[in-house]
Amino acid sequence: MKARVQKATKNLSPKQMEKVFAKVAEYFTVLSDPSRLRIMYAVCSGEKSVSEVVMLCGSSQANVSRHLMALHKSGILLRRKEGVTVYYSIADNATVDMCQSVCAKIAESMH
Amino acid sequence: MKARVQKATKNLSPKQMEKVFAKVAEYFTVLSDPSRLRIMYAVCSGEKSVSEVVMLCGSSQANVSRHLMALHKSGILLRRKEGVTVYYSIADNATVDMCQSVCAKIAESMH
DNA sequence: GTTAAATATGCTTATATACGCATATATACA
DNA sequence: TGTATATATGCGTATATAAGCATATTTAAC
Repeated sequence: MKARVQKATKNLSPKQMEKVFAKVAEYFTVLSDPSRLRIMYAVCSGEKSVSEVVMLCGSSQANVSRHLMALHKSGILLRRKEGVTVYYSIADNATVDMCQSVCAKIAESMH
Repeated sequence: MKARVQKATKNLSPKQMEKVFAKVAEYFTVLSDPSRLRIMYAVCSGEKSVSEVVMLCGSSQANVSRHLMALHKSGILLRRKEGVTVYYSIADNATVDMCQSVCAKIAESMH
């Protein structure tokens, strides 16, 4: 597992590394907002419609819609339309696991 | 391990969760910049002085100093002063492992 | 076709922050 | 004390983006 991680970036040129860093930075940017983390927390317990997330998170419909879209465009959430309702769900368990680990570490450090 | 992660956030009040989300967002914010990721990549192979990182990364001394300081203040890097030289090193292997996993995933998806 | 409900988006404002530039601070050494 | 080296920081500018508000778009039901 760790070897596989090393391998993936080991033989990249500096230019390719720059692209990777740019992409990774974008990825972390998506996760660097409390509202989006709250939304992730709502969705990670199961597929939710936009309005369900609005009710669970308490921000405006416009905001939630935009954040869900951002999470979808970055590949973190799946998007499924059924009639007039749009459902979002976790596309990538690795991201959820990562967020939970970070949350746990920080929650522990707050005691 | 997973159970421990669940446990850490399971019984938090909404208010406490908000604090956790805010902290986690800050943490990801630190990692959401290509320059800082480049710096992390330089430092993760071993302790480096500011000027060494400047040479390795090619940005200005002022910028590197500021980014290193930001990484230190967030707890990701250690800081050690020896005479007029300041050395930074990894404080938190979990963060490096996480960054490497994300880098690997993204590098693979770029093929 | 009209209306209503769910979602998305254009626009503005406020805030954060990355960078460049100059300069301040700290330490070692002559 | 004066000088050189390493690092940090104040300041201005440019850019990104979160949120509020209004409105557009999409779909279903009448």
